[in-house]
Formats: sequence, structure tokens, C-alpha cells
Amino acid sequence: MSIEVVFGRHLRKFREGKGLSQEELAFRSNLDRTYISLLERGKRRPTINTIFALAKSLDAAPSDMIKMVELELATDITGREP
Amino acid sequence: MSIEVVFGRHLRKFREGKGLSQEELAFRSNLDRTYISLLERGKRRPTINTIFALAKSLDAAPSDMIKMVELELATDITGREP
DNA sequence: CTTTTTTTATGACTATAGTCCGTAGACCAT
DNA sequence: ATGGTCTACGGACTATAGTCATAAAAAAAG
Repeated sequence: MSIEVVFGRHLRKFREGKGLSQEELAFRSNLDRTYISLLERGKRRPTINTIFALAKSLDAAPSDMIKMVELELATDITGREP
Repeated sequence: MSIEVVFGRHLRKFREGKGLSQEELAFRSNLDRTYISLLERGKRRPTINTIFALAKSLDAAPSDMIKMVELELATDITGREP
């Protein structure tokens, strides 16, 4: 599974956990509404600054969001070298 | 202090701690030699994929590199709202 | 059902991440 | 001096992050 897809899924979880719409999250993070949608579907790769902005809007630590991606990628069985 | 400058400084620390040259790190991460230099000087903002690639080359967890940036930004006295 | 809110999708666009060429300076050894 | 290794920096370039306007599908809600 690619990094951006995993990140997108966790971004969505965080957002829904906060009860925010994509539009509200976009507004808080000074990002475009449609871009949040692209991120959640794994169609874009956020820069470090964007990650920090999103995390702040979600009252989360950027490192925690990254850690979740990291852990899911580590436990992902697909595409491991034999 | 900006996110990218802080990240750049920590990237350099990690790299020097591993005893790697910019060129070696670039090769391991499939990035350009000059781009590593730009990153370390805070002239570029890496995407999440680039962060993961760099971390892997440095035998570090991406979330740990982010956490160091996070902590330094949190303890940075400059530009805090009164 | 109808209405409203939310999300997906497209296409055209601007800003910037990341590449690739080179040059110059610093440092360390011959 | 000269050669090697390393990093800073330049400009020109390609790829993609992120914006904007809009339409339409999907979900909630009434």
C-alpha cells in the first residue's frame, strides 16, 4: 500500500473523529476543499508544512499522524520481500 | 522559525550522525545531490514520501524526525502569540 | 418523496518540489 | 602547487502539489 493512500485514510479517520467536514478542515488549514478530498483518496502527497497545518487543525501531533502511517505500512503484509 | 528550516537542521544532524555525505544520502534515497543541500538549508519542503525515503536511508523512523521538528517548534520562543 | 449538506470528479491553472547541468570555494591530503 | 572530497549555489528544466470554478453523485435530513 502506498504512503499517500495510507495517509489519506488516516487523515479521514482523524477528521471524522473530530466531526469535521472536508470543507471545515480545509478552512481551518487554509487549504482548498477539493484538495482535502484528493488527499483523503490518496491522490496527492502533502508537504511537511501541509502535514503540520492539517495536524494543528485536527488537534493532533504531526508525528502521531505520521506514526500511524508508519505502523500500518510496517504491518502491511503485501509487497514484503521474501 | 519555519518548519522547513528546522527540518533541514535535523536532517543534517541525522545525516552527519550516520557519517554520510549528502551525495551518499541522495543516492540511497533516490534523490538529487543538490536537493539534499536545498533541504538541509531549508530551501525546500519535502513531501511525505520524501520524508519516508530519507528516514529509511538514515535508519530512523519518519515520526521521530517529525517529532524533533515538532518539539523544537514548540519550545521556540520567537513568534508566540502574547 | 424533496431539500440540504457533503463528497467526488474534471479540467485548467499557478506555485513549488525535485532534477540535472555546471561552477566555485573550503578542507585535507599528497 | 595539485588532486580528491565535500558542500553551496546558479539557472533551466520537468513533475507534481495545491487552487479555483463547476457539475454531479451520494448521503443525510426533513
